[in-house]
Amino acid sequence: MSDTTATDGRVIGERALQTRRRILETTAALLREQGALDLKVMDVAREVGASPATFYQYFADVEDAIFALSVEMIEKVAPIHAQMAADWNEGATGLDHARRLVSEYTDFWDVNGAVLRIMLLRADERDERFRQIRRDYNAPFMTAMVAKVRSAQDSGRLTTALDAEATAGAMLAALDRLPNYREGFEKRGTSREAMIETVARLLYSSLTGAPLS
Amino acid sequence: MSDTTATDGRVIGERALQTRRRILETTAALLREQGALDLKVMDVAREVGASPATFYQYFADVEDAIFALSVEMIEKVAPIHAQMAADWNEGATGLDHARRLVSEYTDFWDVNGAVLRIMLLRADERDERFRQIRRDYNAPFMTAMVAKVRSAQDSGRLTTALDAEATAGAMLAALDRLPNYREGFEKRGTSREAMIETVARLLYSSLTGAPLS
DNA sequence: TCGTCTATCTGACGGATTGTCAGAACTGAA
DNA sequence: TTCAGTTCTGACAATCCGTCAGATAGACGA
Repeated sequence: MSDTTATDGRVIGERALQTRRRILETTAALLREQGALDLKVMDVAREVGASPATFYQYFADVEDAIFALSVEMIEKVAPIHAQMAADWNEGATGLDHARRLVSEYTDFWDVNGAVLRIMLLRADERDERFRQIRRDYNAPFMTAMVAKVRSAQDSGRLTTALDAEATAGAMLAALDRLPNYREGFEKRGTSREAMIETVARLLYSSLTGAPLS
Repeated sequence: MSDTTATDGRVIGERALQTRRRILETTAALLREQGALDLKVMDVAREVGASPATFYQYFADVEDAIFALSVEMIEKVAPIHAQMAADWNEGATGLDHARRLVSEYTDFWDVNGAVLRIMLLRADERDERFRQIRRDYNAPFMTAMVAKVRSAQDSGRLTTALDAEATAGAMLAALDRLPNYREGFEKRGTSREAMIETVARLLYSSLTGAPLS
């Protein structure tokens, strides 16, 4: 059922699986180097050292390959989800837990940003299949954060004027966009650590109602 | 100096200016409809009813046209900057001012999101000229917010453990990404108003140190 | 009105990319 | 080695890219 298939639908074997993987890794590498807007099937095929026809055997176009890479992001991010769930379920969420989450997620962005950016872009551009992936990718973060907000609201530590989903979304937005600003920050004297500390505190405050003063 | 030029550098006249404008509007429209990844020069030329050669007379490629649209975003967003500056300079920043800012900026995203997304994408992908535009586009927001944070920190209402730039950046991140999640939010019962209220409160709290409880 | 000058636009071209076959090359099993 | 199934590719038509030289349109003076 979850077997990997070629574009004609047939299940593929070991050799083909390796070819497919080489195509994916090359796509990811070129995406990092030159961005998505002028990434051609030809570029990938040349770099892989295969005929363009080979590419089309596994993917409909470059976007389709990026889609496959996006699907893989869900598994790749799972350890961060797991860590977060483990931390947050053992009782009170501490600032240290927030720091660890922000730090690990920032590292994740540094490695996988090129793919994540296109996943978010295509979802933002209303492509339904990318939206589905974005949902699956975000869901564990959102669920955990929404629960934290609701819990803080129930115990009166956080105002109910905040919408739980929107609050979680805003924090996710910060986590997803700030790594992209890091270079600019560093040029102006804000270190990676300072950024992580700041986001961690904003996150902690928004989810628990702890004051920022 | 600031005259609009063709790709060969010559300053263009009235008729050409109209053609250039039609190309830009068409590019923006197609960008909204079908996204950026498979937007061809041919598509734009066909829609405009002109030869592809006419397109190349004004822009090097589709990305170059989107760049020109991005440059225009700076002027287009200026009224929001102005409103913000006017509100925030008359003394204490109120929650109402934050609400207005978030509301207007969300509307701005609803209209110009297609272009803004590519501007941010290309800047995130390290394209220097888009980075310059992103800086110019963000600078007034950042400057104003950073000043608010510093002021709140100086008067002891906000912890100095927050980095001012990173705090402002995090809020800008929320403003820039949340409009993209609105459809999903609405499907799950979070209205536009609830989203705006939430972001406004998070913004207000982060910039002034006011508690969220 | 007419011709002339200049700005603007385009047909047409060589070259590159896309996407699709039929068949070649490879692989493992017998 | 042969064979059957799998994987890969050369070659092709269609499309797109990017660039000219030359066609067209508009302004202006006679």
